[in-house]
Amino acid sequence: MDPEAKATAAQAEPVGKGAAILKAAVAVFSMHGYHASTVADVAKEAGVATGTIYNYFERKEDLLIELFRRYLERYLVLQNTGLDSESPGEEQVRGFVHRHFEVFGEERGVARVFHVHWREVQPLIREGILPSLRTFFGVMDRVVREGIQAGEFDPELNLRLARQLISGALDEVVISWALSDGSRVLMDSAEPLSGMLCRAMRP
Amino acid sequence: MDPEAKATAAQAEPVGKGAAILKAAVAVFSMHGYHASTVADVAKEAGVATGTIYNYFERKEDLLIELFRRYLERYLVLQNTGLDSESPGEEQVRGFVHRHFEVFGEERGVARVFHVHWREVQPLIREGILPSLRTFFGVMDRVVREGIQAGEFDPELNLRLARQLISGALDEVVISWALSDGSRVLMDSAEPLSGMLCRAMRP
Amino acid sequence: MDPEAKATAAQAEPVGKGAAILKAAVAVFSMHGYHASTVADVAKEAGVATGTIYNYFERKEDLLIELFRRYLERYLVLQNTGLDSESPGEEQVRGFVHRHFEVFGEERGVARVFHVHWREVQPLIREGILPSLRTFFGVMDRVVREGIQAGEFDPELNLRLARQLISGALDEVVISWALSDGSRVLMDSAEPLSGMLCRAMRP
Amino acid sequence: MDPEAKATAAQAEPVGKGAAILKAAVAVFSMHGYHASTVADVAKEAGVATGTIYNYFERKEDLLIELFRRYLERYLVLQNTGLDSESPGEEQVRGFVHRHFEVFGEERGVARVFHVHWREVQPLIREGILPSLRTFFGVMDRVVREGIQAGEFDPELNLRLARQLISGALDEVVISWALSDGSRVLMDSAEPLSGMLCRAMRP
DNA sequence: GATGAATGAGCATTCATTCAT
DNA sequence: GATGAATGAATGCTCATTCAT
Repeated sequence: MDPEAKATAAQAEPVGKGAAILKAAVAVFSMHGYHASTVADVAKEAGVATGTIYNYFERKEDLLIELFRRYLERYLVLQNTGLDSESPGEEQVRGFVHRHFEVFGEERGVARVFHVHWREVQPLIREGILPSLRTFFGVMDRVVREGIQAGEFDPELNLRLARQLISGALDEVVISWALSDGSRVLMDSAEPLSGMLCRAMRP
Repeated sequence: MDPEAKATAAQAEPVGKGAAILKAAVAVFSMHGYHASTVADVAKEAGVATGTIYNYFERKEDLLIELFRRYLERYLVLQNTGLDSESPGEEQVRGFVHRHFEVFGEERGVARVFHVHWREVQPLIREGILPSLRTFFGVMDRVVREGIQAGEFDPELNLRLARQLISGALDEVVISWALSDGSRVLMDSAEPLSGMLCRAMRP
Repeated sequence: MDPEAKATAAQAEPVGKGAAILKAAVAVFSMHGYHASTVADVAKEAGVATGTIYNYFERKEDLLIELFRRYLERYLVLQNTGLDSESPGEEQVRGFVHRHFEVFGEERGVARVFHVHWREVQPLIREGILPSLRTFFGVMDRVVREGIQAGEFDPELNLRLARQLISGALDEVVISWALSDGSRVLMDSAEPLSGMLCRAMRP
Repeated sequence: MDPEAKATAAQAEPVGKGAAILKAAVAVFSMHGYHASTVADVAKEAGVATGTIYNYFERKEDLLIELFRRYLERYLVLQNTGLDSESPGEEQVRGFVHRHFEVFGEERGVARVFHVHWREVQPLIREGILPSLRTFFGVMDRVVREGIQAGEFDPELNLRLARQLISGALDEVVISWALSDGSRVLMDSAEPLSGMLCRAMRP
């Protein structure tokens, strides 16, 4: 990461206390999981009093929901910006996978929380994260759709299924890495995985 | 259903009260998720007293763990038996995917519980289901390994990654179906998905 | 109290654990008031665990509501039975006041809780005790109404106002006694108060 | 309202911020009751910050206590001034009841707060409002006492009991009105109630 | 084995009060 | 004086687990 990027990152760093609390929530949830974590744990990790949490978030669930919202928002901007400058089809797939691993690879905590909890079924949580998930999966739809339109991928491809292939594979690779001891490097899988995905979708 | 099938079903049906409790656990967990379900809920669903649960399972966690163990055991027998009679490579892949969707497709409840909770991070649960998961993923390793050995799949294939591609894709397709309204038919995805997976792994 | 009364009292004593908890609630609420009392206080007084309270009452509020319901039910039976055997007008008034003081006079705790909390405005509580209160005030309506019909009380009397005179006076006398040190004897006020009430309502 | 009255009202209006806060407290407490109201609610209603409340009142309880003190002080002045110019006995009773209903009738909020909370048993509150209550009941004592001395009321009258008759009746009439939908006019009860009270105390 | 009442540790959440700005 | 974010003790309620019957 060059100095410029560093500066950018510094600027992008959480500024408010709300962001600091979310950061603490990531640390705590990634360690014990959402359900085994208490609000008091998050508060302690954040270095604030329990009650302070509730000045920033209405309910414990909102910690998780907001966490999804903010991180996926950044993810989306990054991905869409990248995709805009890439030609549809294989180039986009490789770029997409690369950025995916880049994003989640640099924050194992976030990766763990996200990949463990995006299947949460408790209504309040599910409904809260659903909008985030929809746009998240939407980017992958874009990759497949534009690849087909550009004639790079099989026009007979089932759009939904192809998207599920991509998201499922990425999901599995990331969570396997996130739950492992971390000795592996996530990015190492980018090239071979991209290759398989492209071959799977070629005409 | 003809009488014979009935008899077969009856034989396959859970026999003991422990099995009946697990069945109830599936029903309850699949509805509200493990964490939002109480032992009392399961007992009521099973038509027994709360205390009875503890004559068959030591802890609430064991309901989930045992449920994984028993269902995946049946799954493994089914898959391995099938794979034994299929030629490595594409035929095995198609058979494997078909059986996978067959098994999970006929019991949405089990599918929901399994696919939502196999990522559980609470130590007690995680350690409890890990053996089941390992053998579960092991079958997929077998499919890839034997396919490569038979020369049907790219010998350069990263074994782990190929397995993750398969399991991730299946995982995603099944959970998407299990969490949806259920109007889709899971099996419809078998053929096209098998095709993509095979293409991804071909030399 | 003669043996017979003792036996009756024994039979009337709370039998279930629910009744025992209510008894404890009376003791605690009468000491500190409902709002300053905790469910744990009641549990400790009742000699049970906190959770046990919730096997018998859904919410803390229900302790108060149920307490009103049960005691006023007994009160009503007593009053109505008495009134049935008395001639309308002054005799009923004297009997009514006498029984009122008798009931509340023998249980200062109940008197305190009732007279302090019947004005509670929290919606859940208010709505919960309202049915009890309505029938409670209904008995007084009966006394006035029948007295007027029998020609013993002024036919021009405003029914509501006359009832309010009675209930207000009794209310005040009882709470003043209940909140005092208890050296006074409630029943001593029965005769003079009845006299004033009757004079107030005479034609 | 003529200009003069306006001026008088203006003079009587709360001047400082402390008075404004009390006014807000009345609004809030009368709506949800003291216990269900938060200091933040009062602050919001008063249009000040939470902390500001504590520049004027030491504790939440003091809001209630001070509210009692100030309103009853005005009440006392009004009543005593009135009584001074009336002849003891029936005239004073009628004047007293009239002014009582006038005072509480023009501010339902105050009426609600006062009549719901004067029985508060929490030590801090109880002790805080007791002085106010004593002088409040003292005026009624005066009415009875002077009426007896003037020979208008039964010399055999139990002073305390007669006072309780009056205060209880007024209390009941006012709270019934204050907790009702407010379609009734409090003053309508003044004449008939005075009549009953006087008859009750006549020799 | 079956029952379900009893237990009490545990937790999310509230809110009176403080205090740095 | 005014502000309102921060505090953390307090509490209603839940629920896994036990155990006397």
